[in-house]
Amino acid sequence: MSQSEGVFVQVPGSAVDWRQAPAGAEDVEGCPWAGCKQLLRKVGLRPTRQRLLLGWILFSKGDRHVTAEMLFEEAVKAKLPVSLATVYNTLHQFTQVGLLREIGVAGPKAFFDTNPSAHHHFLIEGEEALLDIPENAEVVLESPPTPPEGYEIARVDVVVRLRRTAAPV
Amino acid sequence: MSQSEGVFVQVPGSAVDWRQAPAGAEDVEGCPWAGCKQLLRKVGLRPTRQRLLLGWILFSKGDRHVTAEMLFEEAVKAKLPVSLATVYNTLHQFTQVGLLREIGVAGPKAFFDTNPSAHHHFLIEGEEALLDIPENAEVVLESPPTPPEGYEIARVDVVVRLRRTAAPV
DNA sequence: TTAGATGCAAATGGTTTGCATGCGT
DNA sequence: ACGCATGCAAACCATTTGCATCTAA
Repeated sequence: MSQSEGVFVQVPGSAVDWRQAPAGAEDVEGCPWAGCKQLLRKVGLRPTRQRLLLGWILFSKGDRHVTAEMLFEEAVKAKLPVSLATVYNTLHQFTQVGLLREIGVAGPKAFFDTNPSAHHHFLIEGEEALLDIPENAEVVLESPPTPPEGYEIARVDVVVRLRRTAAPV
Repeated sequence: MSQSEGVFVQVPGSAVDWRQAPAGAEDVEGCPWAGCKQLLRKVGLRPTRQRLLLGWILFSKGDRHVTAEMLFEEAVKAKLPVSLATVYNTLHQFTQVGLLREIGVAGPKAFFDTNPSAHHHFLIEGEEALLDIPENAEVVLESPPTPPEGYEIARVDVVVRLRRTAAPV
């Protein structure tokens, strides 16, 4: 379990940092394919072509917040033969195994965050854009509220909605 | 701005507490219809039969979190001739004028909160149920994060996701 | 070879819209 | 009477599903 403390992606206990590819892994265009393959195996997903490339698109560019459609378009641009349905499937599968985190806040479309660790978001009102709230400005709950009987806190989501300042000068 | 510290509903500056009906208002089945009528006028909405009754359903039972469908069903039960489309319209109109607050967190369905003041929610995972986090257990952000240049904080939404405790004993 | 993954298209479910009719002012 | 509000149904959009085909193990 001793993974090198992440460069920018830190995954929670259960999940795996996909960059921990063995030293000799063959990288394709700067992407540790082998690591991805291995990662998928580790989480019990067969490393198929589309999962491999979708994983690459998702995780090779730092933290991102994508919708199914955004990912689909990128995959198409990347010449990957993939269907929208598969993108949805893959996103949910990745989420189930902890590689992604679903953010259910920005309107009708579901956003997926490539950083599955606990952190919060800015939401730009009007545009449907999400920004990570930087860790160093971390939001801390002063007094976690007591959950009702029989329930426990699974997770706390904080969304700071932003609007453009009235007079940008 | 000095409103009596709320019993349970506190409305923010811009909005109006619909219970501030004049003393002599004729109440219909315990509901200050006249107050509702007047409230609707105040916010620039014509007090039509459906808006009146929908408002009554929404606001006469304390704080609630409703979906369009829930409200529609109640309206039907209440023998109000109303269409689902009108329920949607009305919900959005009420939201625009600050009588309601939309909560965009519980899956694909939109929830509307009859308490438009700043407060946060428990979300029961699995069921699509929302609970207010009681004021006295208020969640406070320790260090409100600095928004990026050109933006200001419009609102902070906190959702505490709950799951059933593993062993309820 | 065989279970699992994918592609396509059709189905679904929530929400919105267009237009003719109704109702509040 | 005028104009916004409503009702209905069709349109829309994001997402899911069923099934035949394909592919990784």
